[in-house]
Parts: sequence; C-alpha cells; structure tokens
Amino acid sequence: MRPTVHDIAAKAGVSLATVDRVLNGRPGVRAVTRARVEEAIERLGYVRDVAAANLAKGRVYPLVFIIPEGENPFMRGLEAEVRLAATRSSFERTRIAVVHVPPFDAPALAKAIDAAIAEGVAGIAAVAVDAPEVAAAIGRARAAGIAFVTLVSDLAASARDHFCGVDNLAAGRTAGSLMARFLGARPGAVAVLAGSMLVRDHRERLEGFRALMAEAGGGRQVLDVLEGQDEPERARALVGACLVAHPELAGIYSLGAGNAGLVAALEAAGRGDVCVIAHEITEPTRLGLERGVIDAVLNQDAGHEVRSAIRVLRAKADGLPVIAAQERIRIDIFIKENLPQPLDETGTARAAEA
Amino acid sequence: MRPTVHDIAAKAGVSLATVDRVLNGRPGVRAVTRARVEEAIERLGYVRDVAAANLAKGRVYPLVFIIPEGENPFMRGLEAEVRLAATRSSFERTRIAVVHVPPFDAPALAKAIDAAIAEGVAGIAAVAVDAPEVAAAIGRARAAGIAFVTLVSDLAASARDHFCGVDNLAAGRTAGSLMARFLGARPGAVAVLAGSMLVRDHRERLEGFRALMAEAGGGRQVLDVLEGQDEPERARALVGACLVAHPELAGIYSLGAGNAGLVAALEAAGRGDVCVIAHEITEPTRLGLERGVIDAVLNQDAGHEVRSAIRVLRAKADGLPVIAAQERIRIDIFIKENLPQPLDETGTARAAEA
DNA sequence: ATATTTCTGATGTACGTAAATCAGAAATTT
DNA sequence: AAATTTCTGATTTACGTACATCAGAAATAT
Repeated sequence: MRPTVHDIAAKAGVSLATVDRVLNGRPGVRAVTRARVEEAIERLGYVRDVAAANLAKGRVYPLVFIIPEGENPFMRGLEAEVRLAATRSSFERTRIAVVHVPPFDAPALAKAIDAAIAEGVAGIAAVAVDAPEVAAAIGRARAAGIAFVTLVSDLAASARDHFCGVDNLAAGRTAGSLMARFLGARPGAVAVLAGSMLVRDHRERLEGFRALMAEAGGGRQVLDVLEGQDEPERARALVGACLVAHPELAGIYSLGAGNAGLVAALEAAGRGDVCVIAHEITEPTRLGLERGVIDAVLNQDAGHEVRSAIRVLRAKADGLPVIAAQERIRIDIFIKENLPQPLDETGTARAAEA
Repeated sequence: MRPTVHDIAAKAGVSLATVDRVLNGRPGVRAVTRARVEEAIERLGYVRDVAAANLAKGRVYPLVFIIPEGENPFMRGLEAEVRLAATRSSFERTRIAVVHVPPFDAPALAKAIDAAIAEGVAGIAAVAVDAPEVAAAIGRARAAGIAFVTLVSDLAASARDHFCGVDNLAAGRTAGSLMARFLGARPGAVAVLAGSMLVRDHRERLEGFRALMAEAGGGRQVLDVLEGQDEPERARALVGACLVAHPELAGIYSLGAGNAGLVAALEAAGRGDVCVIAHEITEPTRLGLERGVIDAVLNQDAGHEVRSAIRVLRAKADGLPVIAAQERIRIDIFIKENLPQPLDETGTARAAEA
C-alpha cells in the first residue's frame, strides 16, 4: 500500500501534527525536524492522496466561464463542454458557472468580469476581446487575487495567468501549407473569409496563412479579406459575390465561423472544385467535409481547452505552478477520411483525456 | 453544497443504513421504501462522491500492461505513457505494472497473459499479436473474471472486452487520401513500407490505403509491400533498393515503424521530392517532418489510448458499462506546420509564451 | 395469538487527510 | 534561575461514503 501521513510520522519519529505542518507549510517546526520529516517523505515516496485531502478540506472553487452568446456553433460547443465538465468536476470540488456576453463587445465583457470579481469567485475564464477596457478588468481581477485565463482568443497586453487555446499563427500556417499542397500547380487566386479583424485569433491566423503562402512561392494571389462577422448569411453573400468576381478562384480559407453560409454559396455556384479549408468541427463543417465541399478542417478541441482552463484555474487558485507543456492545445487536422463520428444524443461522447 | 447521503435519509425519512442499502443494491429494503429513497435521490440530484467512496472502500485495482520490448519508439512512448499514468492513477486506487514481451511473438505473449492471470490481477491490457494461442489466453483471462483490452493492435477473434486503438482501416484511407491529394497529377508509382503482415493493424492500414488509391482513380500503381519488421536497418535497405529499382517513384506510405531507416535511405538517395506519409510522432518522424523528408504523419495519441485502457479496465472490473463513443481514439494528422513542440526533460515546454 | 421471517434504525468503525486545541518540552531571553 | 517564546506531541473532530453489527419494528406465516 501507499505510505500515509502516519507512516511518515512513525519513520521520522514525530507526531502527526508535525507532519501536517511540514506538508502544508505551516509554521511551528524547527528546521532540523522539518528536514527529518522531509527526508522521511522522500524515502517513503509519499504522495498526498488528493482525494482524501480535498475531502478533508471540503473546499470548493467557484469558477466562472464567460462565453459569447449567439449562434456561433463553436461557442455553443464550447459551452456544452463547460457544462459537461461542470458535472464531472463537482467530484473535484469545483463549482462552475457560465455567463453569456454579446460577441465582440468589450464593454460588456469588462462588466461581466467585474461582476464575477464582486461575487468573489476563485477563477475566471473568458473568450477575450482585444481591447484596453478588457485588459483593465483582467488587471482588477488579478489584483483581487482571482485567477484568470483567456480562452480560445488571447489578449496579450493583459495580466491573464494563462492562455488556453491554440497557436493561431501556426494554425494559419498549417492552413496555408495544406492549401498550397492541395492546389499544387493549379492556377488561380485564394480568398480569405474571416469573422472580424478585431479579434486577435483571426488576425493571427490570417498573418500565418499569408506568410506561408508567400514562402510557398508560385506567386499565388491572396485576395483581400472578406469579413463575415461570423454570421452565415453575410458569409454566404460575400462568398457568392467573390465567386462571381473571381471565376478563376482556386481556394478559400475560412478562418472564422459562418461556414454554413460558405458551404451554401459554394454549392449554389456549383463550385465543388474550389479547395476549401475551414476551422472547427461543427455541424456545417462536418457536413461540408462529408459532401466534399470542404477539403480540410483545422480544429481545436473545445473539451481539451475547457478542461485545461479548469486545471490551470485551480492550480493558480492554489498557488501551484502550471506545467505549460501539459496544457498546450493541439491543432487537429481533419479530412473526410479521419473525421470522427459525431457525438451521440446524450452529448456525453468525447474522448476524455483525463 | 452537493447533497449527501444524510440529506437523502432526512428527505426520505429513513435511516442512513437504508439509504446505503438502496445505493449499493444490498438486500433488506421493502419496495415501497426503496422507491421513496430513490425518489429522494432523484429530487435532490444526489451524485455519489466517488472520491469519498473509493476512500471508504480502500479498494485497489491491480492492472498489467503487456508491451513489446525492443527499440520501436512508438512502443517506448506508449510505455512512458503507461508509467506516467501509473503515478497519476495511484490517486484513483489503481496499481499498474508493465510487462515486456518480444515483439511479434505469440507464444511469449500468451505466456505473459497466463502469468498475469496467475497473479490475480483485475485487468490486462496488451498489444495483441494476431494468433490463436493469444486468443486462447485471452479466453482464459476472461474466464477467470479478468478484464482484458487490446491496445494499438486488435485481435478480433477473441473474447477481449474492448479495443483501445484507432480504426486502422480509416487510418489507411486517410493516408491514401493525403497521398492522392499531395501527388495531384504527378505521375509515378507508390511504395508501401510495413512492419509485418502478421499484425492486424498493419494489414488493415494497407487495405484502407489500397482501397482509397483505387477509388481516387488515375490508375496510380501501388507496388508490392516492403516488410521491414519495424527495424530501421532493414527498412533502409528495402527503401534504398526500391528507389533504385523505381527511379520514377512518386510516394512512399510507411505504415509501421523503422522510419529512421526510411528517412536515411531517402536522404542518401537525395530524393526529397518523394511524397512520404508515415505513422506515429516519434523522434525519427518528427525529424523527418522538420527536414521536409516526410510530408505528413498520422498519429494515434498513446496517452489517450493508455488512459482509455485504464478507464475501460476499471469499468469492466467493476461490472460497469463502457460508453464506446467516449473511448474512440482519433487519427491525428500532423504536417510540419502543426507539429507540437517536443517536451524537454522536465516536462515543461521549450517555447511556451503566448 | 404466537412464532417467525423480513425489514429498518441506530450506532460505530474505517479510509487518509486537514485543521484545531491544549499541554508540555525545548530553546531562548531576561 | 526564572520567565518567556518557540516548537512539538497528543488528541479530537470533520469530510462523505462503505460496511458491519445488533436490536427492535413491522410484516407474514403458523
């Protein structure tokens, strides 16, 4: 069996209370005694039983996730993952609340952050909007001793503890690389459909994509960005017009949401030959892949991001270090052939990595 | 706070003992009373605190992982993941042992399984070799009430409870699809490098690859399989000879291990133009991607597989159902641009700013 | 109505840790 | 040497559940 605090006490020849003081960094232990206890811990290979410890302290960590409202299917999936994690994590003495804010609305986000601070939560996770007032609110949270992570989209000039999301520059480069390889020698320009240049993740993806297309050579033209506000209808209109204006168009990189409109426009124009690369496995992109309208989808696993955010928030709330490598979110590539089956109706399905 | 057994007892107007009987399916409760208790459980939304429950029962699950020995870097990575999970899972009252067997050696594997049975473990995970004596040993394990999962490579005609690995047919198809797209209209045959046609996962990958290449049209020739036994030196020799015999070779699909040899042969021949698709992110494939010798790597996340195997074994040992969709392992695609950075020896990231 | 079986309540211990209290020992200061 | 401070030990309660025991109540059979 694993050694317990009792074993340490016996081995070090001290009482349980002293072991407890050493283990929990409480004062009242002479340096010599502390060293003896620590040696016993080392020699016995003692590891704290977190379950028992949590049980004993009966502490709960109230966390808040601030997520954009609206129809964006990725955000809705993200929220579903938060709620799923919330039920699971009640075992881990974490209480999770979800708060909605309008998308791309910095003042509303700042207000939501301040509300969470007032509630006295232990940690906040938020999909950041890149604006000074948001950075200021994050500063206030941190000043109040509240852990803060940005989710999906970062905000560099802020005091956030950690960013839970993918390297969007690398994501853009990946999209560019796939586009270049899939198109090969085929001539024609490439269009880019984005949500808004006001969010950092979209800007970074575009930057990475453009950089790689330039490096790839061949002088392929990348057209001006179409900003669809992540809304399917706008995306449909923009892409439809673009297909008319550029009949020779060879590829489209959709780096935001609104992909239902993108697929609709392509199908309406009968342009299944256009090479399309999009982001995030959602209902529209899944259908697009299956029907061959979309060629590849880059994905960030929302479940991973949420669970990582929870781990980081709890660690920060406890003042523990975070192992960055463990929290890195991968950029998944999906094509028709390796597309995982959709979740079942219970919504519980997901390859849990915990 | 979450409701506890005490709350249920109060709500249902019964004693703690009765609640316990209902919760744990013990006899001695009238149907009427049981219904009352169950209603209270329902109404209060009671969920058993697994941590406290495990603590109380103090049960441990001894599990054994049987893994091929040798230099195969994927297997070594798999073993590392098992050991990592072992340290973490001691919290979950699981004790994990690792046993080595020679690769592709059915009698040795059967013997290892029988040894584990004799030890009275609660569950066994093994990288299967597709042979009748192995299936028989699995049958004996199951007959002894021991949970059994196959890991990475399956063995269909056996009594194993579950297979923890990817859909290798789909993996082969994915490789085929990428190969076809990357090559485009470029002429030339495609070679296949495998470990051994005696293991099921390699056979299935080949089948999927061939099927998709046929469907893709263009009449591209797929050469006879080169069997490298997952050994780098053999692979190097086979590929080197193949490059001489087929100067027009356009692509190579490496569906097993020994990729260090593959990369060496390609570099020696100066054939960076050959489109190469390999399996598993390991040191050689990572280097191959970074240097541009390998174009894409399909990966199965060994960590996911191991954790899934542990979850399944524990569930089976407890007689609980497994949600198959939750345990599905994805086929990851990596190219140079979305390759995750390797971890350094401390487990922390090399470049983790963001 | 009595005997018997079946159900239920009350109570206690255990799991491994956290945290508090209080008494006593050791070290330090006066 | 006495007074004080600082350290340490012993002990207890608590967390939420599992599990065992025993007595008593209720239901059923005789």
